[in-house]
Amino acid sequence: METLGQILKTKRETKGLLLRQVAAYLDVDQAILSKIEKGNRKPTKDNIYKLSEILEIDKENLMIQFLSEKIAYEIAGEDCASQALKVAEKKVKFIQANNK
Amino acid sequence: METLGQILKTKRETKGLLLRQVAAYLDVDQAILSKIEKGNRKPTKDNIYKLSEILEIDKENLMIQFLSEKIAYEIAGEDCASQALKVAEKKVKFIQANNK
DNA sequence: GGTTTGTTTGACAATTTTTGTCAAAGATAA
DNA sequence: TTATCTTTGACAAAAATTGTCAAACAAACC
Repeated sequence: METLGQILKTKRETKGLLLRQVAAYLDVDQAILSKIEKGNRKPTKDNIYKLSEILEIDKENLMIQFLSEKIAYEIAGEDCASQALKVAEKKVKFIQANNK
Repeated sequence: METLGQILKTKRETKGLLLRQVAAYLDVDQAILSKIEKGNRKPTKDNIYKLSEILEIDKENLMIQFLSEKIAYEIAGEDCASQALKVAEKKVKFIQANNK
């Protein structure tokens, strides 16, 4: 299964961009972007937006990758991780239904 | 939909326990427990374990409530929240399958 | 070989977030 | 009122996140 970092790195190399070029666009040190691609740092939401722009990746898809990886990382160690996610879906739907 | 805090408060009152009694068992200030019950503070994992003991609530169920609420709170504002949760489920299963 | 360019890593500082403490205010029952 | 319990807000301590920098590493080239 492809990680967010792998997606970003592959896309960057396909477009022939250097770390420092993309990092400058994100307004972060290239060390941070390298770590994001290697999975050693979590990107911020702003990073994701700008990455979707410069790498021309669909913004919503990238956001889904970002959020799902963050969540999976948080709870992967729990025995009840899958059940918690199912309940979380119900709660999210409940919250969204009450916000209309 | 019942919140974690509501579950805890109802159960504590049913058992006739005071905030300071439960808080002492958790080894936290009663102010913190009050805020947890009101939903103004997130409990720690240790809090959850001890709460399940002293309030005699099934530990796994309480952990599911805790995790799902934490996740739902984190991403409820996102348009793609539900989709992210579905992808997160796949990732969790993938991670768990590769840890055997 | 050495030089250049790009990437990765680790130590550290700055910042933000989380967690705990305390005292005072509010609520309720006697 | 008085006593007890709960809630709140200001603040401090601790932990996690985020950024900066320099050096190490890797690959391509002379």
